[in-house]
Amino acid sequence: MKSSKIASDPRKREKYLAIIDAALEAFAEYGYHDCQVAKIARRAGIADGTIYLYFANKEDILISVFQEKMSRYLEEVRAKIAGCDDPWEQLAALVRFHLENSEQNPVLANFFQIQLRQSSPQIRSGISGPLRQYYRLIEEIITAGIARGRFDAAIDPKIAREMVFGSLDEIVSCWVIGGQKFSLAAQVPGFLRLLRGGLVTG
Amino acid sequence: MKSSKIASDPRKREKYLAIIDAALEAFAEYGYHDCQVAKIARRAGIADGTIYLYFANKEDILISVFQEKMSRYLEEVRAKIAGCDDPWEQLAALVRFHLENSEQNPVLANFFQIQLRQSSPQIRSGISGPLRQYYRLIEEIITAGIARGRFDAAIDPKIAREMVFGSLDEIVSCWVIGGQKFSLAAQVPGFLRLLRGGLVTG
Amino acid sequence: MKSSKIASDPRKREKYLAIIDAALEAFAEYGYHDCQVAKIARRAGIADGTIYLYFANKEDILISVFQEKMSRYLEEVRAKIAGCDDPWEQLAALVRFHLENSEQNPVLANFFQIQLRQSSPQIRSGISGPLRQYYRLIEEIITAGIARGRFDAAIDPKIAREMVFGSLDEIVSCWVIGGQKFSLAAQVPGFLRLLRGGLVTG
Amino acid sequence: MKSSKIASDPRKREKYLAIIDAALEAFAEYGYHDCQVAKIARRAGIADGTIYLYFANKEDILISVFQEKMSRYLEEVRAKIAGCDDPWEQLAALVRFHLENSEQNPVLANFFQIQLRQSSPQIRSGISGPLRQYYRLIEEIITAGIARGRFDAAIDPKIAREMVFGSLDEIVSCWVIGGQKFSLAAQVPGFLRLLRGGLVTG
DNA sequence: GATGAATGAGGATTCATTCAT
DNA sequence: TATGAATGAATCCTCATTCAT
Repeated sequence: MKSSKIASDPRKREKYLAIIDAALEAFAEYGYHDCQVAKIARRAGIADGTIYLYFANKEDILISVFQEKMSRYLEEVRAKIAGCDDPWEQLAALVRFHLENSEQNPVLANFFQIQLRQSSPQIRSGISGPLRQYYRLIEEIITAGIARGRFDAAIDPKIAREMVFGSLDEIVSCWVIGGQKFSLAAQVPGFLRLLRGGLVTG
Repeated sequence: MKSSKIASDPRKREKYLAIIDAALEAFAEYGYHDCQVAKIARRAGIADGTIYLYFANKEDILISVFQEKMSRYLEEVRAKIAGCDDPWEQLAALVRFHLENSEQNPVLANFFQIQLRQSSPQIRSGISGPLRQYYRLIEEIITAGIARGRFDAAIDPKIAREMVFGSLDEIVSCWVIGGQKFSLAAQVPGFLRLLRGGLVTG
Repeated sequence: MKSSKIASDPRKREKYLAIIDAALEAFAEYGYHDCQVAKIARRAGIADGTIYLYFANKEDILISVFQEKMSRYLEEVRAKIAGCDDPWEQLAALVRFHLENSEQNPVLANFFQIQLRQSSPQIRSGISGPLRQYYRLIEEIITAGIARGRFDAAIDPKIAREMVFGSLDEIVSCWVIGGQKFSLAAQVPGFLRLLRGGLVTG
Repeated sequence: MKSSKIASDPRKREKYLAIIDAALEAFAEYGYHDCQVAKIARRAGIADGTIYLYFANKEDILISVFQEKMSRYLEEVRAKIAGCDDPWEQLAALVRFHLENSEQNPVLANFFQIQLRQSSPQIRSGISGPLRQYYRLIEEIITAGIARGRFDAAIDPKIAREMVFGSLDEIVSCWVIGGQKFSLAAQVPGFLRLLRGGLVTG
């Protein structure tokens, strides 16, 4: 892996991250397929060829942006969760952070919701790793909640995770595609209530 | 709109649908960006140029496949729902049909989950119409449920719809990406239970 | 083989040959590596992309030029040889034709002597077939000459062929590289004398 | 000429030669056009940029390898020839050395036969000098042979030289391209016999 | 002198789309 | 209507070369 080697070299790390950030913005602005490598280079203030000292190819840039941002995101979510002991509180913190973070980083949200879904087999496999960690984190909270009797024992943790993540993803997607016209953070209580108690009365 | 005109001309309708079906399969097999128009033409048994008598361009094919399949899907969902009176039963029928239909049409599911998300602004706007109808259908059921006192009055119908659709979408996505290794229909009871009663005990 | 299929289709044959001839001239003028495919297309009066309806890639053009010209050349040599019965006369006819033909087609000679030697494994293997036929033709004449007692029985036909071909090749090379400043045809008697009787007196 | 200056500076000579040898091997292994300057540098154990302290550009490396190896080769041939007085013996010694040397240095033979023929006008003119010395040496032997009455007075020395060199070149080429599957030295007697007495009996 | 990170010009190839037949 | 040969714009990536350190 070219990028991972470079990512860990402290001297190159800075320029590597500059390219990552330039790419994030450029992908968000033009869309992956309409974003030439030259545009990323210009935005990063470097020559086209320099990109290829840090990334194997254009796909590698996309994947690296995701991995870099996702791993940072995972760290932050874990930090948020560490503050609570109760599984429900943890899940609520995760939901809150997911939506608030998207709202505060619309470019990143656009990237996650839109640009990333340019499924080529390569891209999908590069994405699956870090994403699975997020999946696992959610499932662990749910499993712990069941074990502690906080969550319904009849729940299938995988389906519950799909519901949590899928709902958050859809909420953010609608917000991004719709032009970010409402507050994401304001959706938190409504969604948590649904998640907690379900649809049906009584 | 070239395609809509043709779509309604009964004489051309047949070849139009043949291209739609060929495109659906070809997109599912190769992915939108790796599927040349020539491949669709070959699969439909016509010449490359003929495609352009029925569609404005490649994007128009993608959008038309979606619109065609989605409108048929909407008809079928509405028929399923019409059989029930109770909002919850209607929602359950919708969920059941969503997952069963995906399982029985993996090619279509692949198309909806993967190929469709090749977001260009054009594509997204072409998709939004029919998708919004599905959204509205779900929201109407929820609103009716609240009105009839079956669903919690404090629920925001839009968030609830995002949860329903987002969860279904994620469940199918995981199934498609994971290689369709488990039964989608079998997820129905687990998901309905969560939807109905929420996560938290008591 | 894309090119061979096209080469045998009578309708496409004409344009195929037009590209071959344009490429021959363009390679001779600029050299293989400094001759962009666009230059060949312009010289052939067609669009760049059209080239790729007739040839798999740039190398395929080079190889096809060689095969096309070499097979025509072989036909002509064989016709010349067919006029003589005596092996020595046949060899003399071959030598004469080799040099006269080069002199009358300097562009082709340049191609054979210079451009063709851009050895990549692909190119060399594409060349080896037709060239071997020429080799074989020369060896057959020599073998026949030995059998008929016209040539020294102690001669190794392969070495003799290498001498005949190598000498001709070198003579033409010097003529091409030196700027075609003398008459190739005029070299025929001198070379034939050497070939016939060797260097040493008595 | 940067390289010639350096080549004569005794302090730099060592690294200069190291690059020459690295380049010879690298060209032989990958071919001129598929051999990046970086590969030569790595093989020589130096940085890419250092190459350009010793050579003007990539072509200059190729030409310098040729000049360096050819001048050494010429010295050795001259030494071999110096041992004989008779022109025919001298020619025989030259032939023997040409083939034996190629056999013992297959990498060098590959370079001479294959890589060197990447004709750009620059390269060809850089090659012509040392090669002409070899040509002249052969022609001098032939002229001397004629003067002494050992060779046929009717012989054109230039054509004879072309025959000698062209034949040797072709023999080595076939050996290199064919995978060096037979002994080059074993070809010496057969070739000398042909050179001496010609093809035709009586 | 030596380094090697950075440069950026250069080009083969693809493929959506057109249009003469 | 249908064809499919022809088009040519568009772009990722390589790699010889430079130059600040």
